[in-house]
Amino acid sequence: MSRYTPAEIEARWQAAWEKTETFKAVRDAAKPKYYVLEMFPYPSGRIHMGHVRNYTMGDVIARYKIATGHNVLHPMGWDAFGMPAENAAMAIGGHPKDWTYGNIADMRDQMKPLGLSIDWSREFATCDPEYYGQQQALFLDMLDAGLVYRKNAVVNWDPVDMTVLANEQVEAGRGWRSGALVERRELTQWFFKISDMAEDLLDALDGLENWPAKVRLMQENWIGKSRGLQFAFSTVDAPEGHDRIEVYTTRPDTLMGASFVGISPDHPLAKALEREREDVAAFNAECRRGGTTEEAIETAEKMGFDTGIRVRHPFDTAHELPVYIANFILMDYGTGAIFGCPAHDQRDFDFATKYGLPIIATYLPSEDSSEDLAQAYVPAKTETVYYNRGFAGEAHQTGIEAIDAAIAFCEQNGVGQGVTKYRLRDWGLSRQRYWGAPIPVVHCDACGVVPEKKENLPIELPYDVTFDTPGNPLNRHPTWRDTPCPACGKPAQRETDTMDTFVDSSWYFARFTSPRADTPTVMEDADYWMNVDQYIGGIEHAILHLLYSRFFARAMHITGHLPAKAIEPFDALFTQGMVTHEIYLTRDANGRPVYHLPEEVTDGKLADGTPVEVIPSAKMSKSKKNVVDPADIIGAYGADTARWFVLSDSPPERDVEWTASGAEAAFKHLSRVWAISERIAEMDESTAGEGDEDLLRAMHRTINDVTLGIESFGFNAAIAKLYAFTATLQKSKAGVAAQREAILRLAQLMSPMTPHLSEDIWSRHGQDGLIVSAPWPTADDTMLVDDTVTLPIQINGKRRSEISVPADMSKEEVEKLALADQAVIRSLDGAAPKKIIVVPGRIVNVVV
RNA sequence: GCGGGCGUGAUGGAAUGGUAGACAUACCAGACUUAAAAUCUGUUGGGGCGUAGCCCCGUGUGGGUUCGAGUCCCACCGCCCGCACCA
Repeated sequence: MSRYTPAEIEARWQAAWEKTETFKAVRDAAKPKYYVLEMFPYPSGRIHMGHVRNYTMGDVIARYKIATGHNVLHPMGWDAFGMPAENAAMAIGGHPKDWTYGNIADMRDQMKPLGLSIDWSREFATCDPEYYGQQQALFLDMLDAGLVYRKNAVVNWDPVDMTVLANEQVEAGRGWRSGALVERRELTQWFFKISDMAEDLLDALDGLENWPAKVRLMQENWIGKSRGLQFAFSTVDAPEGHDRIEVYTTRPDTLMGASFVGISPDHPLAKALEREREDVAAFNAECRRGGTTEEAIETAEKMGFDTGIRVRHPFDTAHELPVYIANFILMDYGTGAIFGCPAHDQRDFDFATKYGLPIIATYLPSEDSSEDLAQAYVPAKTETVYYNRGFAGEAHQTGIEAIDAAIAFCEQNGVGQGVTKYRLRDWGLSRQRYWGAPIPVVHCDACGVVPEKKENLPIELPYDVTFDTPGNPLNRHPTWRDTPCPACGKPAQRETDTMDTFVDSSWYFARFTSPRADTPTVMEDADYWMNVDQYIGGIEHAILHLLYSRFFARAMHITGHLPAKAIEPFDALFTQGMVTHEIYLTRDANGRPVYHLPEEVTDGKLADGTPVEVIPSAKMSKSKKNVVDPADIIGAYGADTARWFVLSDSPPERDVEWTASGAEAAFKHLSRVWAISERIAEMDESTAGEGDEDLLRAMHRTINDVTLGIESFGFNAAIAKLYAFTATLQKSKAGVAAQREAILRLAQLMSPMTPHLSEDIWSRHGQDGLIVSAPWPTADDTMLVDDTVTLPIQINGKRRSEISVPADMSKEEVEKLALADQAVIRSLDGAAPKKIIVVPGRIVNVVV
């Protein structure tokens, strides 16, 4: 008997799909469209199991949607700009462009054997001038629409390499190459006005019903809408022009507990003092050490500097508070200045304790509570507390009520006003790097900052650059910067900053609808294919990429590049987990870990018998030697096995651990299905059988369960049902007609996961056409209902017995039967039951 | 530090608030075989007793809601993701 040979089968069916252009997406008004998209990959050079899992999930959806009569768009491209290409050029020489396109070619070659239903005719890379030229056009339109502007912002500055560092290039406050202590330095940069859309981006989250609730919540918190009071303290002994300090607070009800005012080291007053006073300059310099991330700032030791300046309390001008410069106050949020209320904020409490400032409670749990606090008293805003120093509202009220009352009181008395603020900051898109889309503007001595003319696009990156010294090669290129001013024609200089790679990935989904057009999009295509019906990618993109894409879709609508319906570009979102693998390690003489490849380890030991430590479920990483190369798996077992396994072993939103035994098992299972198919194909046509009805009932049940499983992303559960049905079919003694029906439906149900094997079975049994084009099987509802059901009987909520009853038996009769059950009689011991709960078709619970 | 999530046998996991552990791995046993591999079949959460049966415990820890909680609520512990220049 012949054997399951995936290498041969898979090549054959991939050729067949290519020949018939099965996956080429063409607009067809007669069919419902379906756009499925997985987050496109960065072309690192090798695909990994995470990619296989991500694209297989999308492929299952795409193939299922094809089978259910949809016109499916399933494209693929490359997120091709970014730092790794420049790092490679620095580390191993060569050019980012060559490195990137080489990687793309390699990865495409590794992806094609997976048999994905991708329309490769739409492929593009974000580093193609055809793509980033259209992106430059979008930028100019957004500039024109007032959605782009320039302002100063801080960057990580490496004072030795004299270059800007990315956050990931700052390790423990030092530059990764130079080892120098990093400083925060201001630079003029380009920004998208995403904060203008904060309210809409927040409100529209409610409409994203098919997004995970956790992602919507994360975005809501990121946008961070708050209602508070903005007011000014008048200053005493401050430099000229600083007679007021504007502060913003979300807790105006604690105003009577204010014991200091804190300003950011980047606050205009701090900067003014810095120019005149060495001690302030030294403190501010100290504060500016370290990276720019919020994490670095918030975890740094809290430091304050008493400026000697005082402010007057707005309710009691005789009462003066000290003004501190504090390293934990962000200039980007609010006004860059706060008042500290140590009694009700742990950070302020620690600060007050450190600098000997008073701790004044404004509210307490009750009237007889002590005012001496060992730590900040921070109850939930919904809790009712006693205001011992309240000035607005009731003595007993919740924080929410007190805040509203305080804002109203302050507005009436001319102390500031209630304002709404957002945590969301504008999106800085400038990067002082080569391998990105050039920002298409020109700096002219006479005209200032001038947008490039659209007919001059794309502004292409020069190829003749070197990476032997740190910094942006565009800055030191001999001629690239020189260009006539688009306005006056006199010699001028190009902007050398390039765009953040998040810009590239914020509209690629729209470009896929008309990837070769000489405008960013074509309205007819965008209107037909948008929105993305199902978007699939990693949870790590929950905030930035998805929020930026939502902003960009709105901006593209405003500038006429997307229809109104596409301002929320992703109708449904699914966030999938990682593929992990055990790490095997031993220790060297100094106790440092030495990692070992999986193939070096058998039964927990190395070849020489040394036992290894095993770390389970670890993210795949080359340095930890726990990477499994999909090419090796496809070579050994075929793509269908790899696809089947990555879906079978864990729910798709969770991590899945790659195990050699699991892959082996997947392969065995597919071999078994293939063998069953062969056996049925060779059955004598006249063979009579028994149990046709049972087999067909199981088949319809499986059609139902697998369909629901695919539609709800329950791929692992769907696969469990397919395992079970395969076992049923294998043991079945049914006649040839029923068995043939069963194997054909099984092949169809498996086809989204194992498309090659399914095509092979389809053709082996003489079916016309390709299985990929065959309509999805439907379950016969009458075959799904059983005549009798088994009801578990609980006594006090614990299962003690069960009864078998007709499915349509009345509650009363079920109750009678339950009371006649031996276990129930025994526990009742002659007494009457307190209560009987009968849930029809589910359970009986007797309370004794 | 802040925001979000997750936690179930030896392992991955299943379970619209209704029989916890489906399905798979691993292990063990059996069939076939001279033998092994392959294949097939079966057992397996822990503990106990008077062992065809029955009882107790069990979904990170502690509490709560409910006739009934892996599932809902609160607190804690551990791990993971994000924190605006990694992609």
